[in-house]
Amino acid sequence: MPHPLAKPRGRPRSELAATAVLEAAYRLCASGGLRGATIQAICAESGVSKMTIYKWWDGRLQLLIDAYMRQATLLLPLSETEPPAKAIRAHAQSYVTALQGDLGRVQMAVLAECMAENGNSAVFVERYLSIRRKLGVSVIRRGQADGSILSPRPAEALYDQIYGTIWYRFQFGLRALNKAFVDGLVEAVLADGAEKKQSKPA
Amino acid sequence: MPHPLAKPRGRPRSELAATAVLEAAYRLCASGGLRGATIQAICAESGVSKMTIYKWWDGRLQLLIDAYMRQATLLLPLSETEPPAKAIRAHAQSYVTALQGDLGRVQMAVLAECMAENGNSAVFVERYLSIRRKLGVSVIRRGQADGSILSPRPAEALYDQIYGTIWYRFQFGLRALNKAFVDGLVEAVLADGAEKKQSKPA
Amino acid sequence: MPHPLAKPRGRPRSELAATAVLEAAYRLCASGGLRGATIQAICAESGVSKMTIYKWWDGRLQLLIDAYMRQATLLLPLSETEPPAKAIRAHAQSYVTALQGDLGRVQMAVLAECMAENGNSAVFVERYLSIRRKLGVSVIRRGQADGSILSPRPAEALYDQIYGTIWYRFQFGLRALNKAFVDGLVEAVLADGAEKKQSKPA
Amino acid sequence: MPHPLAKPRGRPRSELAATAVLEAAYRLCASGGLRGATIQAICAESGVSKMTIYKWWDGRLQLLIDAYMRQATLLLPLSETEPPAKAIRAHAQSYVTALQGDLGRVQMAVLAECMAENGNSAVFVERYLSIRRKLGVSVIRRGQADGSILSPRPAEALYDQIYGTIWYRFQFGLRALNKAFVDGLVEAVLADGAEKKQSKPA
DNA sequence: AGTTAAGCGAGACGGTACGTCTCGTCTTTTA
DNA sequence: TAAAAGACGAGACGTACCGTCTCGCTTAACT
Repeated sequence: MPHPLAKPRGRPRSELAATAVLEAAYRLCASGGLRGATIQAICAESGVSKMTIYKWWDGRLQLLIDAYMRQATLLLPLSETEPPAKAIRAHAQSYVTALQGDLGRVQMAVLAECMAENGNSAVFVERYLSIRRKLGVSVIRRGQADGSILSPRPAEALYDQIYGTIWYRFQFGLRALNKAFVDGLVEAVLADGAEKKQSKPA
Repeated sequence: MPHPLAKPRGRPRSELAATAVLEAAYRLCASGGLRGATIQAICAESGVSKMTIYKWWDGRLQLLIDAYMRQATLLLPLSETEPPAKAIRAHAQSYVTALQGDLGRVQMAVLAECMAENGNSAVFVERYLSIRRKLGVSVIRRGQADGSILSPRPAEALYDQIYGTIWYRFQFGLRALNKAFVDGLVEAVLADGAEKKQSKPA
Repeated sequence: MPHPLAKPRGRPRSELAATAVLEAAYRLCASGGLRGATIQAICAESGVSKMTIYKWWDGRLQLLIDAYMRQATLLLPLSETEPPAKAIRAHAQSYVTALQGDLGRVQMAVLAECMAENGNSAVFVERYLSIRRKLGVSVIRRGQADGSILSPRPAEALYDQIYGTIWYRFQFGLRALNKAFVDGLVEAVLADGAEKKQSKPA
Repeated sequence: MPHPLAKPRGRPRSELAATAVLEAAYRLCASGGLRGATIQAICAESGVSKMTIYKWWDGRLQLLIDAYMRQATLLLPLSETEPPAKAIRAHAQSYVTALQGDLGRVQMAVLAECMAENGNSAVFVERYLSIRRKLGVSVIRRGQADGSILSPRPAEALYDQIYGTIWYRFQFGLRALNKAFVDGLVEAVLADGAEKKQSKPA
């Protein structure tokens, strides 16, 4: 066994190849959905061989999650300096906008693969969603602390209520997923129970 | 085109076979997920030939949706006589309970197939969800009319907020999907925006 | 059991159907070869149902043989009154002519099915060829008796030598299967071993 | 297009697999006839996957022809050094012997498939028979040149008369296909017209 | 500078499921 | 009561993708 800090022998891995694969995977998911993003199509599109892909990733699922993450973190920043409620609203709006485009098709493909493979989307949560959710929840909690978010319910519940509803409408293709709906949703959820000022300390 | 009421010629279709197929599909989804519910496995399990399956259903997706529907409508009645808020709460609770069991695994498989095949779950909505949602929405609307549901927001939004949140937690395997959470969720959503003067003790 | 002479009850069997089936089978073999002459294609072409076909014939092979016989006996009479050598020559010529057309394609299909099914063409021999061969052999034998056929070899051998060679050239698509070749073949075979002192003028 | 002499890239083809397939096909034809030699049975028998078979051969027909050739060239050498008439006689005898065994069953299957697929046996001729026939014809021609074969008829006609007759008797299961018949046949055909020394210049 | 170990492309391979096809049987209604 | 209509179980077809496995070439770090 080589020393963990020792420089690896032999030819180093090609970051170029990895990037090409992720981009190819994203592109194919966006255009042809999960059915178009077969491993061999990704090989052809990226010019990277199957062996190389299987050396870097366990399987298609892991690869697709990485391909999704690469874009999502870039496209959907969640401000930690803005006023909490405003930050959440802005993020929810830009998430919805992104869902209507490539990102939506890719996320659909990623989750489909995940559910097909594992029976749930836990792996996606582990590698991506939990991080984003923790961030969102902390923003909400900060809003509750400074009084700008009135709902006394657990921050996780509020987060899930906003993003769960959005995802539900997107996944099931329910038409009315527009700016107005998102604004109303965020306001209603964050302000919910506002008038019950003195009740429920938990 | 034959007269719609004319008796069809030839040997009639075997309802027995159809039932066997749907049951086998449901069983296989429940035990092995989507990966286990291949057409050939369903053939073997049901004793029905592939040709027969392809004559009755367009493909695996349609078959799985039917298999899911057959159980869901049976297991999850939505009362139209009870007080609206109570009916919704009871239904949400029994839906969550069912999700923890076979029905959850099957729904996951069905939706995964749907998303993989079509890029969204629209077909599932068409053949199943829209009917259930319409029912739920009408119950909520009735509650708003008789004053037992205080939130003034559109009934569709409230419905999606409840079932979207539940599905979100289930799909992503977020642990806290229990009776208390569901009760809190339903209460918060249906009462949201209300003055709630006398503060419910539950 | 009904009395054998009693008028049969119910709908009588349709000889028309049988004829339609045989003609359809022949036509399909002639145009699409064995691959085109599936049982269901014959049903569609003839307007007769599958059950009826299976009631009259054991399987596709028997049906095809009958379809072939129906035409062959009609098209290829072997004269028993003409001088033997001349009759054989005429028959061989018209056989070769027929082979170039539909009859050839049908015979090819029939024999292919026979060989595929049974590992040899024995059934075809039983139901058709043996009768024709017996006839041809008797004509040759008559020629040997009256001195017009000079070869002293067994008549069966001579028959097989003529028709075997023709069939061989046809089956294997060897080009030179023309009138001159057939004449030369018949003459050579029938006269073989003879002293042929005065050299035939024909 | 790669340079014809360039070393092929990637994993080289497994000759072992090809051999296993050909042997399995031959074995299955010999034991179960054409009906037993399905592609899937050959896969199972040889341990080679279907995809591999379809990469090497266009279809069952090509595969069966190759399987036949592999044995036939091995089992049935045609001497080019022996006296021509003797070589032909010996070859015809060993061909007949082989026909009674596995080779006969395999050839029947091969030709059945060929006739069923193409409407004639031309492909078999192209890939196998033409080579053998050319060889045989040249031997006969050599015999005519050195005077040991007396018949003045075209060598092709003589070849077809011998092998056509043999094949005819075999294909149609005519019993008397024995050593004596073959000897008589070869002698009669090769010597035919011998006494007509000065006649027929063509 | 030469050796050596890993990365990498190409592509063959066994396996599994797909969706289609035909066969021969079975079960109805129609004539 | 025979025939038509057509559903059905069985099983082969040829295709597609998966994940593994050679190959031979390339690339850099280590002698």
